[in-house]
Amino acid sequence: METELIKEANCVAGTVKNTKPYSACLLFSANALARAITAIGDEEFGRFGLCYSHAYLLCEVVAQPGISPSQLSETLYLTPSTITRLVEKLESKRLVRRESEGKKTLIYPTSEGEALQPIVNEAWDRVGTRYSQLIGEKDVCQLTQQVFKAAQALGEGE
Amino acid sequence: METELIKEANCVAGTVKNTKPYSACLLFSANALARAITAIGDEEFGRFGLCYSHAYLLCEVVAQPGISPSQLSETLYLTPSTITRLVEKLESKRLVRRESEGKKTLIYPTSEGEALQPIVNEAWDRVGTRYSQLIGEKDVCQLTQQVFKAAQALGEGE
DNA sequence: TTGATTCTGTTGTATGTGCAAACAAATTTT
DNA sequence: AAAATTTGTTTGCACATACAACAGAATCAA
Repeated sequence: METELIKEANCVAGTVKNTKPYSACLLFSANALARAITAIGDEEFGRFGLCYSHAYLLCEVVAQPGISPSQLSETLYLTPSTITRLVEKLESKRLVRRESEGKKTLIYPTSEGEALQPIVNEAWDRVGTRYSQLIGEKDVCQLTQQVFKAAQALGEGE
Repeated sequence: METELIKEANCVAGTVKNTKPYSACLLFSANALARAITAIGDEEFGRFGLCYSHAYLLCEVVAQPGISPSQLSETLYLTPSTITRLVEKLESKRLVRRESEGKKTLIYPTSEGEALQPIVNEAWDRVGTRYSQLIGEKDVCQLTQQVFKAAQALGEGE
């Protein structure tokens, strides 16, 4: 349809007026996708009291005991202050512990944290399965790759 | 590289162990993208004290005076309660006003709100230009379309 | 050695968002 | 007509996230 094409054209130019171009704006679409998929993630990880970013952080700490907040910040694409808050939460659940060494902080998993990891991985499976089914398995990998590439490009460009 | 391919394979299966598969997980990538692009949006819209969702909402109200929260909720893919909060904020800035009619609520732009619209559109342009340049103009439209399609699929599948 | 700068991590504060519950109005059922 | 249900909107609360400011440690300069 021609009107569709016009909307698409506007998506880059951005001179959308009354044409409801939200779906053609990446700022809008990316946030909508993030909310929708986070809902799935939080539902699965929420079964054992975590949200998706806690789960990621825990996995990373288990994989690399003694990792620093700044490393986590880079890996997870999250602000240092956010990392502090997430670690605090995981600490209050006795899943990780912090050790201060000079100005550095080392984060280690507790035995409970390590024990939880397989369960986290199962939830991860379920999340992946669910969104793959809904989106279509064929498209997911490509989409993920492109989305990540875009996120990286935006992150570096600032 | 073979290791890369293995990671990709894991992205669907989700059985990632210590292979740092964050970039291969849509839950992770989508959120990273959303944060990065929202940072751009909020920077531009923040010049006049709005965040990106306020800007969207304002545009929609200007385009359709008397629109209801539930309609906005559907259009913007946001929860009714979130709409209420956004409208409250815009009301406190005297950009929209609410009228109660039975159980329904009608939202109208104020003259200030209408006057702001061109400025909002300019900011919109700048946002689009900025992320298009960083991501690559060619890829943006396709990416946006796919991201939106995925968001829709997830939204309906619940 | 001492002073300045830089790096790392943590807080105070603010904000967008959602869930669950409440509430009010409208509609349907009996 | 009265009761029950459904619909539209708003609140109470919680939470992830970020920015700005700060504090402590390390490094560098004089």
